Amino acid sequence: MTYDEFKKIVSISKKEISRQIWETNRSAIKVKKEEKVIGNLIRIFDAALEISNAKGFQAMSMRDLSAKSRLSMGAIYSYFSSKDELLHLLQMQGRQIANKILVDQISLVKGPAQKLRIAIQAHVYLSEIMQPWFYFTYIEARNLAKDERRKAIESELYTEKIFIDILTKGAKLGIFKISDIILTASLIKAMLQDWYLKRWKYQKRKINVDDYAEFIIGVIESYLSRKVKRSRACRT
Amino acid sequence: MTYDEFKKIVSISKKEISRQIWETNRSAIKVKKEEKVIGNLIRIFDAALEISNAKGFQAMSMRDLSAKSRLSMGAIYSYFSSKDELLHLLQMQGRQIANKILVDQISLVKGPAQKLRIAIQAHVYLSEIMQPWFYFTYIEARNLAKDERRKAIESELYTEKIFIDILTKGAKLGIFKISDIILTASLIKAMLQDWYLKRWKYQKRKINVDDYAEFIIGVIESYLSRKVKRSRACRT
DNA sequence: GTCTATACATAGATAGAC
DNA sequence: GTCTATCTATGTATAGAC
Repeated sequence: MTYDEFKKIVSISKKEISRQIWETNRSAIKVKKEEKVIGNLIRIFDAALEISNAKGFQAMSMRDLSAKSRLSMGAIYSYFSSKDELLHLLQMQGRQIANKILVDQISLVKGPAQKLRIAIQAHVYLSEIMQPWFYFTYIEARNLAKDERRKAIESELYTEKIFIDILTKGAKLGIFKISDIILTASLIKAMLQDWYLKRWKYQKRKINVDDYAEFIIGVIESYLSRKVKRSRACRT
Repeated sequence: MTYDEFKKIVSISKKEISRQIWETNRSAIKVKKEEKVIGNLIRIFDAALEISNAKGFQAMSMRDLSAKSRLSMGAIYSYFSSKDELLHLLQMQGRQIANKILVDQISLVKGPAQKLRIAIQAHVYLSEIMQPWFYFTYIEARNLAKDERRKAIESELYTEKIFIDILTKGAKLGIFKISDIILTASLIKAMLQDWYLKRWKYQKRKINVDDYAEFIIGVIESYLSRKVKRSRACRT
């Protein structure tokens, strides 16, 4: 799958999930006309992400948001009951899309080697298209209330689990030479995250999305097929 | 060098730099007795890092800081002229210590292979001991004013440059098989950062500082000594 | 040097006009 | 559905007592 093909899939999922979120929260939203709601929600979300990613969600005032989204304070508060609820919705949206698309993509191919490649590629593509969401979710996670925070951590571990499962299967089949599955999965995550956390750096250096995905895959594959010099304790 | 030996070095540097910071800002600080100043500065810094890392610097009120440091608002403001100045000092301190110790350690050994090992190990050790500072510097970078922000970015690139230089030398000497130096350096940085950004994860899994350093070194070394399958364009 | 009390600005949220 | 005007809470910062 190329990057452009991938873009279309994400675009469709995005609308699906926007509508889903609206339906889940229909009771809380005072405005009733569907096209109004969806349109304004997107304006508010986009503005909120832009401001928050520049100076932090806490530092974004509702007046900032009002100005950037070109909706009055009153109008904004007819979609959310509080600033915290806006934070909650933003978090949810990113997480749902990311998890759904990732799982979908991996299920399309067979075998750990293929699945590993696709999982990495899909994640880089996804975080490129939805960079503001990914960045926001990562950075603002600790500002969440206790219960929300737990969900964010679960989500982090869930993505990692996808890689752990692929690596475990590959190790069992003897395809991957692997001494520490959890650390390896953890490393893959760290590399994937660097892509959306340091976008300024990669953009400046003109490294594109395919360069990066290929590089990660190369590093991981060379590690998984290395000559093993000595045995190390295997974590479970 | 073991982790415990390393701890002592950092401890000394920390005091050195605390004193240095005080001397640089002597004019701004109203309190004059040295032992008072150093002692209270440390109390304020520690409290500020603890609160900020839990809920963000923006969200930390000066009343929070006053309570945690057990100094009154008035007392705190006799050390800083504003909350922004406190942010500035915290940032500076972390950066200075990190850069100094890293450069010192690398200069102790000869040869790219050795230097690479030591640079990775020293960084993991350092960020373990000073985890709150590293976390804070990373997460709060974007809350800085324009000029300060530039310095933070320079510092990020400076650390990366250390690895770029080692890798470049190793490639020239034919010790490292490397197709993309900048991406490789970037990857090393990402792995090093994960250690202090996701401390909760590694602690829970009982992965200690030496496990992690060894793992990173293993991954990078296996990548640098891999069988090269095909040539790829080399960035400069 | 440090405290208490307080000034002043800005934040989130809402009521009621349109 | 959206806007303007405004309430109340909370934030940063400081003046003056001790």
